[in-house]
Amino acid sequence: MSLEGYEQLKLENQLCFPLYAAAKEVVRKYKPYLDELDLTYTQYIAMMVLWENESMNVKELGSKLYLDSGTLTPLLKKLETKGYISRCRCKEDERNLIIKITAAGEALKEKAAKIPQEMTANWLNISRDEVKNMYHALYKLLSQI
Amino acid sequence: MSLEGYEQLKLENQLCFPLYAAAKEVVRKYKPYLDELDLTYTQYIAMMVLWENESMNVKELGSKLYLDSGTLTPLLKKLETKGYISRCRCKEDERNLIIKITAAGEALKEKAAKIPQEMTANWLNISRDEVKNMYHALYKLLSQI
DNA sequence: CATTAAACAATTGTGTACAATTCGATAGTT
DNA sequence: AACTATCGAATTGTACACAATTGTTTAATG
Repeated sequence: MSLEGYEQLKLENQLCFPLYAAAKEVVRKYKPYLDELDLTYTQYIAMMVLWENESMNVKELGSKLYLDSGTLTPLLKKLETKGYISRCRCKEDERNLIIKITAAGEALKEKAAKIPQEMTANWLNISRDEVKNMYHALYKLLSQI
Repeated sequence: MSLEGYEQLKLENQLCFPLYAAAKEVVRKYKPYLDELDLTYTQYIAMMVLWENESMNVKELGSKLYLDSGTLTPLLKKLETKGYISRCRCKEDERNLIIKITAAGEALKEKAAKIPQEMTANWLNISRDEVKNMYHALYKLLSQI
């Protein structure tokens, strides 16, 4: 794998590019399913975290999603407009914005539950082992960044 | 791996999320190196393709990068402003916009050549096999989309 | 030859991403 | 109590990403 000259500069010799491209294409695959829920992919993963946590602030949510307030503030306002979450300042510490799921947001969970199955059915040609290996490699990579 | 109830809906049980997050974080890792070349990551991968192809149109470039004209048109105008590429309509078929690397763009290749090595040095804790496996799995995934 | 269809880049509009800054609130220090 | 540092969210500015549309050019068809 020690490539000479400009070989390493070729797109096909870098790990980053297929990572970047595959992530985008997989997100795109989600779109038709998410359209039915009136969610974008980023809104969807935010809802996923909120379905698991009754209440959290922007910082906590951001650390789970690897996103900052610059991305989350407008996104959460949209989710609030759609009626899926509530946003209000923490009484004890006004610096914190507490995000809670609403009844409508909770109801969405049932419809969303079908998506993972429908998505995995899309790449049946990839073995369970490959998925598992990729999963672990990606988290290892993430932990080192 | 057949998860019951809402287990599949959890962030940590989906392949897509670490893929999405790792791609973003790796791109972010490139930033300090790319700043020295006055390039963003997307501009960088576009230049990589152009370093390998003397001349191509927007469609061809887009198919290599998995990007469309909506993304590429403004990006290529910026690269033109920076002086790294030239854009002009094809004489034979005015529908095509031909993109060519300039002398300044070609000169950039030498500086860019150092980046892949510097980047791979950033995750030495990931084995060559893991990188290779991930690489093949990602391309397999891409080919099925 | 005129008309229609197809190809291609550009444009428009929406929604992220993220660096950097700002602003209000709290904690820590003298 | 006054001052300072820190924290957390919001804001600002730049740059993608992509769906959908537009407009020009070429190809195809009657």
